[in-house]
Formats: sequence, C-alpha cells, structure tokens
Amino acid sequence: MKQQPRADERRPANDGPKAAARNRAALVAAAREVYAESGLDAPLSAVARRAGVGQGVLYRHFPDRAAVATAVLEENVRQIEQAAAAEGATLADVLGVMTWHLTESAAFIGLMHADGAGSRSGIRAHALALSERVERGLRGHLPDGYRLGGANDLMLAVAMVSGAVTGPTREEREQRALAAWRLLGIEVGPVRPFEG
Amino acid sequence: MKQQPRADERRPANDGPKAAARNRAALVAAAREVYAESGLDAPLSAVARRAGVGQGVLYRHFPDRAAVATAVLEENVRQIEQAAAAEGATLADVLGVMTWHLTESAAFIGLMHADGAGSRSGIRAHALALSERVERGLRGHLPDGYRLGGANDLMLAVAMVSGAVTGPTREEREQRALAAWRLLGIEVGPVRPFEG
Amino acid sequence: MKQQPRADERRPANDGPKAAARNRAALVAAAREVYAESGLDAPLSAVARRAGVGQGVLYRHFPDRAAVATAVLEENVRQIEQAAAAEGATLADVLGVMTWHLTESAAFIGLMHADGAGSRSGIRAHALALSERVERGLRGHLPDGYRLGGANDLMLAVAMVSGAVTGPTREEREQRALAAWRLLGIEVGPVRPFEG
Amino acid sequence: MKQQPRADERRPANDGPKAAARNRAALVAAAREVYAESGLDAPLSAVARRAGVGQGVLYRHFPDRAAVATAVLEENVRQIEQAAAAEGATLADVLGVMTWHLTESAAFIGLMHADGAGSRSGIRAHALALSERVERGLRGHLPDGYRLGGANDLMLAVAMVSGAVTGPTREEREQRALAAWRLLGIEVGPVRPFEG
DNA sequence: AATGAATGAGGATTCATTCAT
DNA sequence: GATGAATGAATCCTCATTCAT
Repeated sequence: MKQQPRADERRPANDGPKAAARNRAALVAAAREVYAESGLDAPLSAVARRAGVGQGVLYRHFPDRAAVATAVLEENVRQIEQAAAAEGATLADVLGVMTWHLTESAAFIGLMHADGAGSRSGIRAHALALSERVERGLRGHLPDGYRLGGANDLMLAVAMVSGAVTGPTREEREQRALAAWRLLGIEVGPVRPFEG
Repeated sequence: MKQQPRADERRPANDGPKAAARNRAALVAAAREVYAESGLDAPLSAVARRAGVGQGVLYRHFPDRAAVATAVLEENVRQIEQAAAAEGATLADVLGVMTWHLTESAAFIGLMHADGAGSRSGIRAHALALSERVERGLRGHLPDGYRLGGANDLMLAVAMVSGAVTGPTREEREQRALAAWRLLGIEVGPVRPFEG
Repeated sequence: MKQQPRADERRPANDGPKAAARNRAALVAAAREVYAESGLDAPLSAVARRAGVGQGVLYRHFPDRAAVATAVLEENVRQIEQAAAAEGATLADVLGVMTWHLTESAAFIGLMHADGAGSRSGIRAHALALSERVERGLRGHLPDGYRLGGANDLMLAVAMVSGAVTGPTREEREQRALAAWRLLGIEVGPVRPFEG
Repeated sequence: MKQQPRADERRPANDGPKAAARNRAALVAAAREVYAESGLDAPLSAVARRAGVGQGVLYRHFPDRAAVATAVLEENVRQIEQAAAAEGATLADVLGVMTWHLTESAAFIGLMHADGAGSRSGIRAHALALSERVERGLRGHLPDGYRLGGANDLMLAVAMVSGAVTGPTREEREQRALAAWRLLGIEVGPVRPFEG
C-alpha cells in the first residue's frame, strides 16, 4: 500500500472545477514572476507555491516543464502577433511592443536567443515554433525597400537587442534595449504592451 | 603506529605537489569541455570525472561551483587582455580574439551578457569583475575620435554580439558573430585565439 | 543555486571508503528483509533506511531498482549453483537447497515464476538470466533416464512448487513446498542453505 | 435560488440510476483489462478513464482499490461456482473453467497463490474469502475415493498450477497450465469460460 | 595531496482520495 | 448521480559538499 492520506485530517479548500481556469492563469502568472526572479530553471514547486496551488495542479495543466515555459511565452508572442496584425501598425510599433516584452520578461529574452546547450528547460523545440511566429509578425512590416542587409538580419538584430537587455531594473533594461536599437540604426516605437 | 607505505598496497597515486598544478589545469580543461557539452549547470562530478581526478581534488582547488566557472572564464579573459596588450594590436584584432572566444565557449557567451537572474551557477559577482577586465582591455584600443555614441556603448555592442551568437556548430556561431559586427558597422580582425 | 547543505550543521559520521563493502552488504541484507516484508515493490528508501545508510549510497551501489533485486537474487542463485557443483551432489540435494531459498526469500519465489505484466520492479530481463543459471544447475543432475516428461518440465515443476509456497511462516512455507514436491513425485533432499 | 437545468449549458450527462449499474459493470470490465495490461498496481485513474467515467464514480462504487480488485475476482469466482453447481459437472469440467480463468486473468492467478507479502493492492483479506469459495466449489466434485493425498492438496495443486501459468500470450499460458495439470496427473476438461 | 564513499537536501513526478459543482 | 479538478503525501533520483583513509 503506497499512499494513505489521513482521511480525518483537515483538507484545504477545494473550490471545485470552477477554479480550474483561475488556477491555470495563476500558474502562468506565477511562472512569469518566478522566471523573472530565478530564471527558466526555477523549480516547478516554486511556481506552484507562488500560484497558491498544489504541485498536482501544475502537472494537471502542464505535462512538463517545457509546457509551463511555453505557456508563459505564448502570451508574449501572441501580443506581438496582435500588434503586428493591428490596423496601421508600423515596424517601429511592433518592435516597440516586442521591446516591452523584452524588458519585462526574462523568459522572453531567453526565447529570443534560444541558447543551445545547457538549459535543462528543454524548450528548444517549442522555442523554435514561437520565434518563428515572432519572425512572421515582424517580417510583414518591413517597408518596401527596407533592407537589413539580408533575409535573416531582422531576427539577428532581435537577438542582438535581447543580448543587450541586461540589468536588474526594468528601467535599466529598457534603456539598454533602446540604446541597442539605436546602435543598429533601427527606429522603435513606444515601448509598451499591446493593447487592443 | 604509523603505517609504512608499501608498494603492493593499492593506494591511489599521489604524485606530490607536481601533480597539483597539473590537476588544476586538467580540471579547468575538463570544465571547459563539459560546459560546452552540457552547459554551466553540469554536475561537478562530471568535471572531476572527465579530468580524471576525484571529487575531493576539485574541491581542493575550487571552493565551489562558481570558482570553477570563474577559472574557466579567467583563461578566456586573460587571452583577451594579452591580445589587448600586444604590440601594435588594433581594436579589430582584439575584437577578433574576443569573437573567437565567443564562438568557442558557451560559458564565455554567458559571461558577456551576464544575465543577472537565473543561472544557478552563482557567478554573478565574479562575472562583473571579469567583464570589467575585458572592458579595460578593449577601451584602450578605441582609436582617437572613435565614437560608439557613448561611454558604455562598446560593451553594449559586445553584449549584442554575444546575444547573436547561437547555433550548434562553431562555424555557424562564427558566421552569426561576424554578421552581428557587420550590422553594427564595426570592423573585426581575424577570428582566432591569441597566440603570443 | 540548487543545493545548499548547511555547512555548519552536524554531519553524521562518514566512516570513509572502508565502509563501502560493509554498506553494500548491509543494503543487500536490508533489501532481502524488506522484500520479505513488503514485496519487490517496496520503496528503495525503506531499504536504505533499514540498512542505516543514506539514499545516495544505495544509488551509488545499485543504478536502479532492478539492480538491487538482482543483487539479492544473485546470492540465492549462487548458492544453488554451488550446491549443484558440489562433489557428489544429487538432484535431490540441489532441490533441497533450492527449496530452502524458496521458503526463505519472497523475492526468490517471485523470480521462479517471474510474473509477466505488472511488477514495476523491472527485473524481467535479469530474471531470465538468473533463472537460466538455476536451470543449468539443475539440469546437470537429471539422472540417466530420468524423465520429467519433457525438456522444460523441470523448470515447470520448479515454478509449480514456488507457486505452492505461500504462507506467513517459514515452517508453513516449507511444509507446503515439500507437499508440492511430493505431489509431483519428486524426491527432495534436506531443506537447508548450501554450506561449502 | 435553484438553478434550472438548461439544455445548452454543458453539464456532464447524468443518465440517472439506470446508469449506475452500467457504470459499475464498465468499471469492472475496465479494471480487468487494465489489470491484464499493467498489473494489479495500475492506477485507479486508468481504470476510470478506460471505463469512460469520472474518478468519483469509481469511488462511489468501490470504497478503495482493494474493492475494485475484489470485484474483478468476484466474477471469476462466481463462474467457477456456477460451473461447479451445474448439472452433471465433473471435477475435470470445473478445473477446465478454472484453468480458463487462470490463463485469462493475471489478477486471478495472483489470487490463487495469494502471496501474503507484497502486493500493495491489499486484497489479502478478501482474497482469502474468495479462494475459500473456489475451494468449496471444487471440493464437492472430488469423486468417491479420489485422493489427492490430503485435505488441502486440491488447493495446493491449484496453487501449483497457477504458479506454472506464466507467459505473455494466452496460448502460452494455457499450454503451461495444461502441462502442469498433466505433471500432477490430474485430468482437466475443456478450457473455457462457464456458459450457462 | 588524492581518492571516492557517504550524507541528505531538493526537485520531479505520480496517484489515492476528497469535494465543489 | 456524475464530473473532474485539487490536494499533498510519497517515492524516485540527483548532486553539492564533506571527510575518513
């Protein structure tokens, strides 16, 4: 016999299925915070704890560590896609939104230069798919005749900027990002999240 | 009663002080390889094993995992300093050496944008000192009137380039690094290690 | 940073490498006991605890759960091989030793009818090899003209007897085993461990 | 304020009491399959999933994992009782039915030598009661003057045969069972389920 | 000065069981 | 009556670090 939860002892609340969606959102939010503080390799238990749920809930919603990370990034990427799809958006606007996410989310920075060896987070596969979505979003906005010197140079520039984004405070990261774009001679719109 | 060393009693080799230096070097070399293959989070036991020494030796030479990483980087940094100090070296030459290390060593890439959050390797503190040494090495070679737009922009550029350096093969990493320098309009000399 | 054993806190004794062999033996003995009480699926932590060592020691000596079980069975099997190899041993003698192990070791019973599905212990592969060694040991002792009705019937009989061996006490198990052999019309020597 | 059931609001089907019996049967059938594939230690969630019901339903019908296993075995046992009670049934016939269940159901094999130690499934108690029912069923068919050498030898023989029943395929298991009966000199009727 | 065993905390993952809906 | 989410204990396994020899 393996598990014998004491039946008589006080169980914490179980808000029932209604909580499911709320919990999932809480987990993603918690993961974002934890990642910002401790990096993509942070223990999943920390994420669950911060979300205020048991570990099992995390595993119910996400099969593995990569799925958690992907869920966090998914939100970043979607905003960029939306910014790219918005009426009258310019490349600068989209880059602004992207820069905002870069300054906001350590995980997103990681995504944008998607290491190689090492990170045990095993997102590589998903990362590729996600960064392609970003690329598609950006590519549509290269103005006529706009050259960055080659087909892949836009993403190279993105990687470079994300390499530049270091620093403990959001402000510092934003400044560095902007300086980096300046160095590349690329104009960036207002740095902010996409709001419909 | 002290025990007489007997030849037939299998005791691990103890080559005396001479071995100490050799071991240290072996550990650093092993660490470099292991880091390249498995990232900075690789188990120290793997480093010791690859170096062909016991774990204790590792701890004799390095107080903790940060010290190991630092020692690896130390070698990279020293080469850059030497390149910078060499007779007649130009900025491009130094950057070439640096780029070589960037393409060679995953750990060094990490150093150059020294995340802040995340890496459990706890090098933060050391990293700062090391990257300042790199900076000093480079700064001395800014030709008269050479402006990168501001005091810190050189290191920003370095961070940007290291952000660009991704890819599974050395060749790919070198190409990306060179493309990144090109995008920044900065000339780079031959990409190679410093050789006195 | 993942692990931070409190350096200042009292560490339990570390008897050094000398303890290694002792520990391994303790682990095998503990495993045998634990298996007898709780079956082959018992938690490895229970084995380590009973052996009085940390979990890590267990994993140092045995790569996985199957290795532990194999080590336990190995001893049983070796005794049977020795009994079979002994001067002047008859089939009955060897079966006596085997029966002793059958009554003694729950794990060994399991080996002899090597389930199929289910047991998470994952010994299947090793079990096969081990039970073949038993078979070889026995086969050499089939007296001339002795027929059990077919090539595999000896092992079938063994499996049948081990199926019969149930019961909480050693005595009861021995009685059932002997009754089973009787039912099969096979003579068995004294039930006891092999002693050189 | 009570909520009116509305057709469009997705609520899980609730087919009323009629479904209860159907669900119970589905659970037992599912458990039998799952046990066959993954052993008695298979997660209950797998059983519920395979039965196409929620976990709660499983717990409504069975207080714990032992109850599930017992229910599965109950069906096996009942068939044997029925075979024993049938008009004109001989011992061989009943043994045939029993052998069929032995080859069919891993769980039933386990029942018949009811380990004692080990199985975390905690059926021990129930198992005893069930195997007594089997015994009663068989005992009534011992033909006059039929001796197996002692009061308990019939069940011993059954245990022996079930010990012999191993192998991945049904066919192999049946062959081994028949060979075992032959070795014991006991005649067995056609191996098949009982059909009224 | 080296070896390599031991410790044990920490993180991942899996289920048994409960319970809001 | 059914659903399926939530809880959290238990187990597995991996290392960082210490220490007897």
